[in-house]
Amino acid sequence: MPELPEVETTRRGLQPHLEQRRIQRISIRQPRLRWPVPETIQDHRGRRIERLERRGKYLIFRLEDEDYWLWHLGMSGSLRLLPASEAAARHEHVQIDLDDGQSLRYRDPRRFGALLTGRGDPLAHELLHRLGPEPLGDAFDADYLQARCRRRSSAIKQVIMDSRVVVGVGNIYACESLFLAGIHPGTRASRIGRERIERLTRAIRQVLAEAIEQGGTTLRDFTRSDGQPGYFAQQLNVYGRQGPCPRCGRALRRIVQAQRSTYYCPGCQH
DNA sequence: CCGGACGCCTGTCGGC
DNA sequence: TGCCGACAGGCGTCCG
Repeated sequence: MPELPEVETTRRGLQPHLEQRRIQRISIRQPRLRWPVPETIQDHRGRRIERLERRGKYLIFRLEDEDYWLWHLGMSGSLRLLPASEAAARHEHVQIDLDDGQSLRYRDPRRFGALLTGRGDPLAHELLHRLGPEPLGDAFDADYLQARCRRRSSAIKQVIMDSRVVVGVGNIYACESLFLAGIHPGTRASRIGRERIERLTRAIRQVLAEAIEQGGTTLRDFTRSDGQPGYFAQQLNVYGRQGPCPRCGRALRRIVQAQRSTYYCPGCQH
């Protein structure tokens, strides 16, 4: 489900409700997520949540006293705030009760998500330390992307979805960015010239920024932390669509790349 | 190093 | 109605 805009939307929704709250109770109903939830997470009962941050698609909970949590939503995960007294819904694997009567609920039908603990610098965690730059940060520009594309023979779509190159671009936003940039998703990365790389860099930033403004994309069950859907789905040009291209009217196409669906317009993307 | 395939899970949908 | 395959917003791991 969640790509960078959905994770950032979640972070922004939760932040004012979580920061400075104290963890009163940690209930792990299903510890078997992508990796088992560490049992030692119970040691964090009573601790204060100091900061809620994001790196790529990971949420970072910085706790009082140098411990942290990494929370990844996988394909179908979502985090919501509900009164602690409310009964757990189906697939609600984790519940964190706070000191104000509210509780954080993690629901994840497919269980591809993860909740991990660590101590010290979260950016040094093995899952984070090789990640590429944030697409909305200064380090992600045309010079950088061009350098990373130079020796890559694979399709440009795979390259922009590679978290070592740039974080947060999943299947939806890769398709949408390539449409905006007018680049065919199967183009070998090394064969894309400077001007097109510049267009692609701008397109990725634009698509992600607009999606965040719209509260992310809700296709099926993604909800923001307050239960509302995200509205970017209305602005998708190609992802999940069939029929005429909204720009040129030619029939949109669906192909498979790396076992994932790719949507594009054969008229607008070369 | 790169690239591609696999598997982890559950739910939904379309076709027969 | 039931069954079966395809597909779904991710990504670490394995193998060549």
